[in-house]
Amino acid sequence: MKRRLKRADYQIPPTELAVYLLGKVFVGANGAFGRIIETEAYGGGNDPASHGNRGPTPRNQVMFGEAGHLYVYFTYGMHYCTNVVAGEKGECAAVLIRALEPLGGMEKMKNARLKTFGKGAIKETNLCSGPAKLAQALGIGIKQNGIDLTKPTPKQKVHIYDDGFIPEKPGKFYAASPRIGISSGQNLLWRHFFPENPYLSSTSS
DNA sequence: TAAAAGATCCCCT
DNA sequence: GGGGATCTTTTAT
Repeated sequence: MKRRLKRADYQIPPTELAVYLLGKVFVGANGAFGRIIETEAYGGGNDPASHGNRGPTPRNQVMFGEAGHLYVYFTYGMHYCTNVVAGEKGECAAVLIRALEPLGGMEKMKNARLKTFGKGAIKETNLCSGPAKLAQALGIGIKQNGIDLTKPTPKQKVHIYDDGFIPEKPGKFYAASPRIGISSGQNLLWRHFFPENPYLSSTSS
């Protein structure tokens, strides 16, 4: 059974949404999809590492909007990162999708990755094992910034659904750690992931 | 107007 | 383990 996540599912604090999204299935703009195995929470209060920490700007305005929308930003001159807006309207909160376990559309993922990088980029464990990798593999770019995940259409396929996946160890099925790649807020254990999963982002341990 | 940093990735040693 | 690629956004002058 498949259930597409609805608005209310997203209207919770980012730290809760980061855990809730683990195990759910993320469908990309090109139809490829994978299971969410690694997330990070941002904002939702005083978070020095959040893009919205110093108030709204043209880039981060989506983070202040309605939950259930996609926040995509460009970074390091060549990469996109994919976030899901959380919390209440007016609040700045989002969850970064850091890694997926590929489930379908593997050929599409490989083709997308092959375009800009070499052969080494299309190993199955290299397809979605990082925020910029999965964005590229699933066709997520700046055009997807601000789209509504609760209302996919034939043109906008991006959404998240629950396929009834049950973690192996209910109650203690995920681990928490400091977030990766940030220069402040390292004290917060806001990264959540399935431990010992071979598809985790490579910068994780 | 300028400068710095960046929620990253890949390849080489 | 280390450095280069590459360029937008933000903040400071």
